[in-house]
Amino acid sequence: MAELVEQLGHCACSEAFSAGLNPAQWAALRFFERANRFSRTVSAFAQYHGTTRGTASQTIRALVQKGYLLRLPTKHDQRSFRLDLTDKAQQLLGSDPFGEFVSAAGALPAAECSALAAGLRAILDQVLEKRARPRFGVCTSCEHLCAIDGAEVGGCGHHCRIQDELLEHRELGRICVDHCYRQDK
Amino acid sequence: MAELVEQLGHCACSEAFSAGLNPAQWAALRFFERANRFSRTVSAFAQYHGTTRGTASQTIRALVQKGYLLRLPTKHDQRSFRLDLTDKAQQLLGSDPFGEFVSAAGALPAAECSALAAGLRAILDQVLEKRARPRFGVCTSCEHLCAIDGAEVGGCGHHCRIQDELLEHRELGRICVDHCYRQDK
DNA sequence: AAATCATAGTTTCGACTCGCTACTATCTTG
DNA sequence: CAAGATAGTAGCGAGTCGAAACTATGATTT
Repeated sequence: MAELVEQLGHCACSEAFSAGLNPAQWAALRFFERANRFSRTVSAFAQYHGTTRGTASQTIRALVQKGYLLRLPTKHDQRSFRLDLTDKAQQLLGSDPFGEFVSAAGALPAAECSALAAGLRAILDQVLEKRARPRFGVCTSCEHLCAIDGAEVGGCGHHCRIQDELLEHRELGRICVDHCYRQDK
Repeated sequence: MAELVEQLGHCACSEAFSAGLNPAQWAALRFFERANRFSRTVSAFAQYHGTTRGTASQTIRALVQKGYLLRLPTKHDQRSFRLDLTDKAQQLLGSDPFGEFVSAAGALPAAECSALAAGLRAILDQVLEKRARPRFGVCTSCEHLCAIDGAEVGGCGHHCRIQDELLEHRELGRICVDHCYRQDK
């Protein structure tokens, strides 16, 4: 069992050098694909990936130079930058070497496949917790999310209390550094 | 899904530095724990781990120096050495940092757990095949294994046609470089 | 408002890992 | 016996990572 996880991980890592990117760089691209706009920063990625800001900075600099990330200044904080995927990066993610894993999983019967995903998720959560690393959940389950039904936003919308900003509907499925599970689950 | 495998693998890797060993060294210890006596060599580990003999040699040298592996000369081939785990290594493997994964998996309902293992195995096999890397099966399913029922071995026994050696019963579950699936499955 | 502390990000440096190439010694084959 | 294959090692260079030091900006305290 430990064997399996290790070998898979090793495989994943070693073949991740395609397209001239190293494993850390791939991880970063995947992170920025899934992170909401408040979490697309050097520091957030460092936290997510369990590394230092220095290392994360190097990784991201390489991606910016290669044209996969755009470095945009932030309004509220002059120290910080938001990193957005370029079209080139979106395209590259289409041929993510991890596609192999996904398609291999897809070949399984649907029931097995979902059992697999659930099992992996459970293990990962437990391990991350033991190591005191954050889980980075999505807005939908977040304590700081606040539904607004009033007409003042032209219908109904969502609001993040931490960032004090409105969220579009499609943003709710993105992961966030500040995620915190709601009490009512 | 790709996410999950990657993060798990990364976790596994990054925390594998415990006890002063790096990830490759842990992988080697786990390999030598499971490999049969014909496969406990530098070259076999290199194949298994998908690396070069040079790199594997360094990894193993470190383990020998640290007293986790014994380097024993081989009878038949003077160029080669067999590498056996020391008691110290056996003990260390007892507290393998991957134990976390195993125990996390164990916390799942039994059905989910076996589904998980089966799914992982299926994916791993598929990926290994696509990369033209050997699967390293165990003797039980191997084409080269030959059961001997005659009295000449004092009851019944097993014989490996490739190595032309007798195998003890408990050796049959070990992995082997030369493994090749039997036709009748 | 000034001083102090915290935070975002970068830079530099050293340790380490890995794969490649070249090499020696031994085995195998013709 | 010669030629080629194979087991393992040695050394080099590229590249990665983390720690520490540093700059600039924001937040807090007094």
